[in-house]
Amino acid sequence: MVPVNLRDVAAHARVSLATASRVFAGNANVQPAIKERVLASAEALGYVVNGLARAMTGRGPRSIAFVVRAMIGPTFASLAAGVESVAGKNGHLVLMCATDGDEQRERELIGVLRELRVKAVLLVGSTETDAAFDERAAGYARDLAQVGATLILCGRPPIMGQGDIVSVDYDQRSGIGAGVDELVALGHRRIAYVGEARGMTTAEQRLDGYTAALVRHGITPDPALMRVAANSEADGARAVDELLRSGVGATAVVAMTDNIAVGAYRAARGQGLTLPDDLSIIGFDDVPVVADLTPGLTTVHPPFFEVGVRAAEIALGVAPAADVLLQTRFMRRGSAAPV
Amino acid sequence: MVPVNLRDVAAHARVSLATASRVFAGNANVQPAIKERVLASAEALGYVVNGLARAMTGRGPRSIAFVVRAMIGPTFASLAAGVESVAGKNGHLVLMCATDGDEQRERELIGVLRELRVKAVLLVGSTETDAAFDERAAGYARDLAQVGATLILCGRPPIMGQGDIVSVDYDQRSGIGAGVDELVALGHRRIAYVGEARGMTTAEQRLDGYTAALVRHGITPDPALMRVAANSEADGARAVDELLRSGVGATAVVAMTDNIAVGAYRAARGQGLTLPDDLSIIGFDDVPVVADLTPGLTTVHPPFFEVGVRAAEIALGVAPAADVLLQTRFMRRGSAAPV
DNA sequence: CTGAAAGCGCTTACAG
DNA sequence: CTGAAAGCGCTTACAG
Repeated sequence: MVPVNLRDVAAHARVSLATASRVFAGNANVQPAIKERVLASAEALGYVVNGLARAMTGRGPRSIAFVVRAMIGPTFASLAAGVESVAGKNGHLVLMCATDGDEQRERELIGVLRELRVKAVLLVGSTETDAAFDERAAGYARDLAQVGATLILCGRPPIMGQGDIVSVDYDQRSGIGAGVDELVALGHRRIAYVGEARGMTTAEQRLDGYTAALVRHGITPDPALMRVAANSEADGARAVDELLRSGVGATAVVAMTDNIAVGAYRAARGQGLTLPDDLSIIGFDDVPVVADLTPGLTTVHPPFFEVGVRAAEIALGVAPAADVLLQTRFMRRGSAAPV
Repeated sequence: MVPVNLRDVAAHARVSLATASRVFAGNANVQPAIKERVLASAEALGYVVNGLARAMTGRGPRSIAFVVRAMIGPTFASLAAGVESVAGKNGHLVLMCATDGDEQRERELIGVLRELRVKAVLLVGSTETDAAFDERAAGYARDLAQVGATLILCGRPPIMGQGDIVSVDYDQRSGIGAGVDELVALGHRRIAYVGEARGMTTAEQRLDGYTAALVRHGITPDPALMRVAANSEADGARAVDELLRSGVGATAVVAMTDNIAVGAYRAARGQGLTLPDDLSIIGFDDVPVVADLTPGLTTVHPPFFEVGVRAAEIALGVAPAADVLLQTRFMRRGSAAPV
């Protein structure tokens, strides 16, 4: 591995550095014969353009960064695939970073991404709903703008009063609403909700979607029917177990996520209930395999891949930098039955 | 966004370019007072180190690339998370690329990654088993070596006769073997296998693991019990449906993947069978939710995250560049019963 | 500890 | 179409 540079190639081909550069930069103004000679020299010498140097001079595509809390869950893979598909098609690379929910790591990441002159950073997934986050994000956006990069929020709503930070989101509220509609249509009135406590955008949106839908149907939200559970089967099971034992008369549960819904199956069965007759359950996320539970889980399918696609298009300037709100798809299966 | 460079900062702080550079390069040899002055100037001017320029001079961490067929399935997310966790911890970034199984795209990708002077490219997942792939990989390894980069295979065995290309893999053969062992212990002899046809390493390894285990137990593999199915629920269901109707007397099926196993549940139920009494089913991959099927799927858990970790460690030179073969974990649940 | 200078590898006006 | 030269933004011996 002898490092060979353009100068070496030029010398070997007996042309100037400029001419050699032109053949690799794809500049048309080079005589075919000379071009061949340069290419041959490059081949002979084992020359590989230095993309870093090229990038430094402002040429070459800038990468786009995907920053997520954890590379896990339904959101991650599909959304990333969506981003990669358009980035790849346009000749850009995507950098994948995880913050583990660590604020300092997040800051550092934005810092190095900025130094690397990425074209955009996609901040993916649910975030804190507090003002502290909003300010942090505004700061990131400013810092990035300083080097000509954009901050794009994915899978969470726009930040109020920050019209310049674009958001590509899916309608979680109406997604949950569709689930409530279904249950109401089946005659349910005592519809419980089990999900994470407020504090993060996704938890907030889904919970709000639930209460809003209830109100829309003239049902007063009952705090006794709203249970907090972490996003896991185990905690979902725990919460639903308690809900069922509490005697509040829930005939259906809207789970914030499929994970929690699966926990609900387990808890209900643990108490000897028959599904869906004794309890209707609706999930959210439409992760693989839930269609094959017994009964198949009725849930909401979020357009994660599409969110990734749209965000990447905005990142690359292929699409206008305007907020996007995509629709979810209601997946009717067997877990919601007439009351 | 006025581009400001180190020279501007140096001028503003009234020090030489060299001194300014030293404070950002983390060089200790700068008087605290001067250092402060430079930092203050940088702040005032809104200076952001150009990581591209730094990278070009050979400083700065080189990224590591993750190249996969599709950003999907059980392998992808966990493995990527493993890679990212060690890369992040060591200050390296990870580039995420998908080939979509397109050979030309794969080549191009290796090409740009090479130009970008990545430290290593992790070729992730099952690959063709033919000589053409082996040669292609050898070519990639050579091309990458030319710029000081390494090719690392992840989730597939080492290439015969290419001792210099490291592989980080998990033992798929013994993983499937554990499933067969379990079934034999439960009294099964007519054990079917449903999975992809030969041609890709994973299909090959799992199928071989099945026949090897059978032989080990003194059971002669019966071609009538070996069915081809694509890696999907739908095709798994189709294949198992045919298997069952064929009257070959299978009492158990070892599925190449959980996807196929889930299809097997569907097919068996479609024929009125009771699980697991009428048919034992064992999967592979241990994807989410399968534990909550009825009955819970007995399957094999591959250490994808760990594969990612080990590969990244080798990529970064934290671990020696030697082949790694990780063990799987057998997950005994309810889908395999005595015959 | 600090600076002047050369260098990293490429690109791009500017003149022919 | 081709070349000499300046430049991109940083780093690092080499002398103080």
